[in-house]
Amino acid sequence: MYGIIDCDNCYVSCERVFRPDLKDKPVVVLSNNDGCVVARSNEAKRMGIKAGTPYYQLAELFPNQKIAVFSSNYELYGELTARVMAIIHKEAPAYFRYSIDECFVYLNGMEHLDLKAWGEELHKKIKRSVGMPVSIGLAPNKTLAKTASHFAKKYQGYRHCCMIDTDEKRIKALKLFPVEEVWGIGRRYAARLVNLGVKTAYDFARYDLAWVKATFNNIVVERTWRELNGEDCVPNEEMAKKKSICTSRSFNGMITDIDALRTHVSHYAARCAEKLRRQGTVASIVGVFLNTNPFRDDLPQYWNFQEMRLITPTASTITIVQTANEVLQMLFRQGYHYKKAGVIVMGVGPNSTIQQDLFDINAEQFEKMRRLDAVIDRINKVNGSETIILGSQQYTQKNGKGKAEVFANAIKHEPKGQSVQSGTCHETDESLLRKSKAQFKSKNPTTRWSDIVVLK
DNA sequence: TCTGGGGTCCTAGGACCC
DNA sequence: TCTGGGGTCCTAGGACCC
Repeated sequence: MYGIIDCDNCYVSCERVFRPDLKDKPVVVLSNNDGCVVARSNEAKRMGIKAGTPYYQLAELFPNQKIAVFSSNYELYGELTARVMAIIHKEAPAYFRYSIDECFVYLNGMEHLDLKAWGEELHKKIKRSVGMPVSIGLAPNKTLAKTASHFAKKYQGYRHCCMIDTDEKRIKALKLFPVEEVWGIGRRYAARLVNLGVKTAYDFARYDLAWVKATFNNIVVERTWRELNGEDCVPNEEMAKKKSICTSRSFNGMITDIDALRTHVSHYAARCAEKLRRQGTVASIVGVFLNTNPFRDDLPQYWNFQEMRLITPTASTITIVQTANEVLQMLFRQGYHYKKAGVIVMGVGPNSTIQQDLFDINAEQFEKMRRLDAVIDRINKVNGSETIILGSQQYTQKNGKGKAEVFANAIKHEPKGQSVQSGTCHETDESLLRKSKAQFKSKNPTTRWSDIVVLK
């Protein structure tokens, strides 16, 4: 048997842990830069707020409605979900964290327990210790476990845990389950299935395998079909190291100037290097992409991606930042208003077996770089991220004025968001300083002494 | 003014090897 | 008339997940 444990409306539930007054009220959490809605409470879903709704449309679409709005606070969500995972790990040692808010558990060897009761108890334990509501699905394979968790969320009667352990329950569940909700069936496949008259998961499962093969010619769809019919065939992924790592952001405002872009790209590259080191890996390819705002029909559009191979794979911040900036230089075209950039590192492998290049003139630097990164990581861990950064991650004016000067200038500029006038674009000081918009961000009572909740 | 940020797997086709 | 039979690696594109 498998279990899937899934935090209910994860980000909203995290916010509610320290805002119990928002229980039963509509709550949403926004993406980076307060762009669009990424998490909704059940009340917000019932109101008809769709995932992905741009924040600026919220007031127009839902006038005169009280909705609690939060900017995303990943520090808080990371910490609270880590606590949830720690409890799960204690109760079910064989587990696989599938995403920030959900976790598969392998229940082999636990068949002697009443698993339904075990799940209900686990829910209570997590709710009591962390304040996070979770739903639990139990079934003989992962697709059916996901199906079960859907019912655990939907029906109070299941007490947050639903188990599909007989054929009778399986068929009953599949008949009630729309095919587009099935794990592994996305928008495209769902549209094709609905066109063929397949409405529920049961309709799909009832076709024979030959039909599935002929219609989709796709191993993934075939596996989903098999699992709906009770087989266990979606491979168990172990806690694998990531094979590619990407850091990207939309800017707060638009950027025309390569120097301003460089601060952002340098920062994303530095984050990628950190992520590589954290999982004990190095990368051999550094890629950068750049694009304008696709929603601005009135402005010329540009999108591009390029990559560069490193002679020797590395996780060194300095090397990866330098490489990313070389790629940026190749990508950059004058005259566009850029909205987003990102850095991707690929060709990721273990840092224990790095193939060095005989002719790499930087070879003797490697050990120095490695030690430097280790020191910086340690300082940033103890004193907070970005305590130490590279100079290129910080905007500096070319005329030699120091960083204090730029900050002083930044404060003098008013109003904050300059608008685009007649084809020119003025970068806001926020974008120069890599400030993202986060108007509604909550505090971090679990990770910062200054934010600890004091009861009066 | 304002529209997210990450990942994975599979397949087909081309280039190359012997 | 007739032109082999294996392989691997890489890339782009399309699908999916959260």
